Amino acid sequence: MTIKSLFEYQIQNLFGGAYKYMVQRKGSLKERQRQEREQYILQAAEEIMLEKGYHHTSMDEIADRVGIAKGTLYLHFTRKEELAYALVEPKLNMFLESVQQARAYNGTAQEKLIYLLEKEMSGAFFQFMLRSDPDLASVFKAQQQRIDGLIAEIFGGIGKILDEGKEAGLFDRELPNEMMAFQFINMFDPHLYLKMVEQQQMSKETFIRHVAKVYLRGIER
Amino acid sequence: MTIKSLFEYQIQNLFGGAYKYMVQRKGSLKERQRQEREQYILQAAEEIMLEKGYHHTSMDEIADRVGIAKGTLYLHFTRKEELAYALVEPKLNMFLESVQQARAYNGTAQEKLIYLLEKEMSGAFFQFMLRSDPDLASVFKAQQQRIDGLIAEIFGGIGKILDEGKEAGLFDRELPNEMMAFQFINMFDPHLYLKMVEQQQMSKETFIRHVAKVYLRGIER
Amino acid sequence: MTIKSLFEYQIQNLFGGAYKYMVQRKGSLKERQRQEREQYILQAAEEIMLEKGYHHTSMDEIADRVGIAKGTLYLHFTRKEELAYALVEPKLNMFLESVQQARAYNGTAQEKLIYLLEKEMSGAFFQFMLRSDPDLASVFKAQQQRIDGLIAEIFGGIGKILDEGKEAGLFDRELPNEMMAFQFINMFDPHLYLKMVEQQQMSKETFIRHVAKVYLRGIER
Amino acid sequence: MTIKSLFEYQIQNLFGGAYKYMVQRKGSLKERQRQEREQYILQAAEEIMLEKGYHHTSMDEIADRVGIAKGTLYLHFTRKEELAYALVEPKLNMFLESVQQARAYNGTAQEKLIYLLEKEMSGAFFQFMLRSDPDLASVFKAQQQRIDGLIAEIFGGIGKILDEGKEAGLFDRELPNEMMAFQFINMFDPHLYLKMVEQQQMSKETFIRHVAKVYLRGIER
DNA sequence: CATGAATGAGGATTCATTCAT
DNA sequence: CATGAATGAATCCTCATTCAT
Repeated sequence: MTIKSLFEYQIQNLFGGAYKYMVQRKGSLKERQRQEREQYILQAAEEIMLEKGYHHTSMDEIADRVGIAKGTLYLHFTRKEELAYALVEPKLNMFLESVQQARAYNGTAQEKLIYLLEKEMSGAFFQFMLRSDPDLASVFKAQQQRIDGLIAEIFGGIGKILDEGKEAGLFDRELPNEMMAFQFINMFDPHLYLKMVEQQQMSKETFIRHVAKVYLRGIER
Repeated sequence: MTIKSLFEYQIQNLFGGAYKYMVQRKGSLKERQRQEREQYILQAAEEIMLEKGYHHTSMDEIADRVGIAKGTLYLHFTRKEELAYALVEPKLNMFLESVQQARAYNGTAQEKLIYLLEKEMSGAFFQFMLRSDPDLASVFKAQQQRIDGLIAEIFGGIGKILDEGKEAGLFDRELPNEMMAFQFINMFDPHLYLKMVEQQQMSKETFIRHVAKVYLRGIER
Repeated sequence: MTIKSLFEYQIQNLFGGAYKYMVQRKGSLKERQRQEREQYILQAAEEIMLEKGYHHTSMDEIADRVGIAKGTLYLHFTRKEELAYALVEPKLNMFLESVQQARAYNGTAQEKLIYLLEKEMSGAFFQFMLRSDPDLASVFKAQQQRIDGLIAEIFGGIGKILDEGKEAGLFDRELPNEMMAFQFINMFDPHLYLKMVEQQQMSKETFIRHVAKVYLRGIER
Repeated sequence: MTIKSLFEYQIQNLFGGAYKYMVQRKGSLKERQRQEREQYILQAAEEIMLEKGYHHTSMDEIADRVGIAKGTLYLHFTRKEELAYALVEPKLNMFLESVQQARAYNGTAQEKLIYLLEKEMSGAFFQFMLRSDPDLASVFKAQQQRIDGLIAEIFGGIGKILDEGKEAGLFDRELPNEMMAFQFINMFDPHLYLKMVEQQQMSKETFIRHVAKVYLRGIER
């Protein structure tokens, strides 16, 4: 086995709920209802897959939960695999967008990373990254390349910020960007978040502050 | 939906090959052969599941690889799920053992953590954690509790070391143990390891040194 | 099991394109357009079924090719099966017509058969019989009787010509009409035609001459 | 669409019951029972496919008729398509064998053809060719080549006999072998046989005599 | 009438598990 | 005990047909 993606673990965690941002192709009622139903399908699929895992989630059950016929699912997603992909992809895109905003943020490299942490830890990406289905990672075939591309872009963006910090003498030059970026991403660990914020009643702000502190201290020159 | 385990990610990574340490219940030839066969089964299952994922690994293929009849598998493991569990559990136990050795190690809290990093990054736990099957995590049901118990013990052990460090004024008292332990465990990220050591030709020692530096700096007072 | 039709093979081969001969029931524009659309549907259905076979031809694809909605198909044909029947029936009718013309042809029984061979081997019937969908034969249920009726008429007509020839002392009296008629029909074997004329570059005229020679010699007194 | 095989029509007709000739790999009871069951499966498949056509025959129904579980079918035939192929192939092989015996038969070319007619019209090939499923022809993919190969051999064998007859001055030299062979094969038309022998109470011998007469007269010099 | 979205029955195939030998 | 043949539940996907708009 080869690790399909440097970032496999996170990929698994990325699906979830920011469907509202999808563009409607037509303003017609029909089209709006179609879009709405697609959201319900995605929600149902997400819920069930998170509970049971991809392989134990049947198209039947998804359709049942949404209250539509099985065949209707296939009007929206040609394959079960496509449905799963539609769950994952927008989350990655949103994260990439945040990375780009962080790069454009007016401040030091450290501030940029904190900005990114804050933005994504509060955003849809992270909220839904919280509950992931590890099963999913073994599913994508045709889409793996597209996913890998997105991940590479995300890593690249973070790398640029790290370079900036190294040039400014803020970050330890000995550490390879790749490792630093990887560990940064690991800060978004949803299980840790769950444990601390939801179960231990730590505030989200405190959580982010702690995470930022550990990470930034860890990499500083 | 409930998160099956705080530690889901690691669970996935824990299975792998140190079956030889299992205790033989009887010295009889029959029993010894039985034990031996069980190891072969576990090895075969591990190999195939790592290559194809849990759900795409069939009992047929495992039996074939071992060279026994499919029915014989069921003399060892009542269910496919049990077989998977038998893959994961010893790895967790070994890790727990290492944690206990680290605690007993003669040195500062920091040295203990470095000891643990070095031990496990070179040990069977980590070696096999490297190539994990994300599929697995969605499988356990009956066994989840037992796994959670082991994980709690591991966390507890690391927490004791962290407490020691805090009392000695080495570690940041503001950070909760749980978070610190979690992030320590995240240092074992197999994807990062693969990326850096296997693909980028970084030596294992350098990798561990970097990881330790970032982590220990991050949590120091 | 019952053989659906004595003449199953030929049935399969009979559909094809002479829809233009269908009578329009009304002269109204609407009705004319309706008729026209029906022809397009039949053409499209024929094309696709010949390419893919009945069972692999979907109503969707037919509608798409015509450029109408799937539902509209059902305004013309209540079932897929009916559509297929509408493909086959006119070919049989045309053949029957040719048989009747052959009977009325001014000449010996032999000349009548040659007339029929020439007419149909050049006609729409045969042209489209050339490329048939064997799938079709397993489809008809309700319509089987109607088809059987047409076939019986065709056989009857050929039988009359054969009787004529026997009475004139031209044909072997020992051979039953049914067998002779059957073998005559077999002369229209589209696979043989394809093989000889299209693949081996034999001229259509030579082909007909050979076929007529073998058949007429075979049955002569 | 291109005609997949010169001989497509006949292919469809060739499946049926001479399974008893299959070689048993082991003499064990188990293996014998396995073979026996395979025959039952083939019989059931044949019966149902002849009644309903390939596409309307479900694996469920075949299993039901045999009285085994659906999964058991797949121990014998990996795909529905394979099952169909297993129905067709032995018939072609037997026919080919008969052709070779006819070539070796001690007599004139005409007598050889008569020998072949008699042998096959009484043999399993023809008996089961009687009831064919035209649906089948649209099914084979992987196997089409093998089938085409067999057919080419059959045609080649018949062609040799025809050459012999031409050289001996018995057959019309103007007629191409291919056409003659094709028309000879058409003499085996199962629908004609059914009509004459089963429905019209003609004896098999008379039927063969008539067929031979028409064909041999037709092609004679 | 025309549309095409929605339906859901139907069917092939897989594979964990059982059990007679 | 060991076997591996037999099972049948489970599941994805297709597509003819219906019907609200």
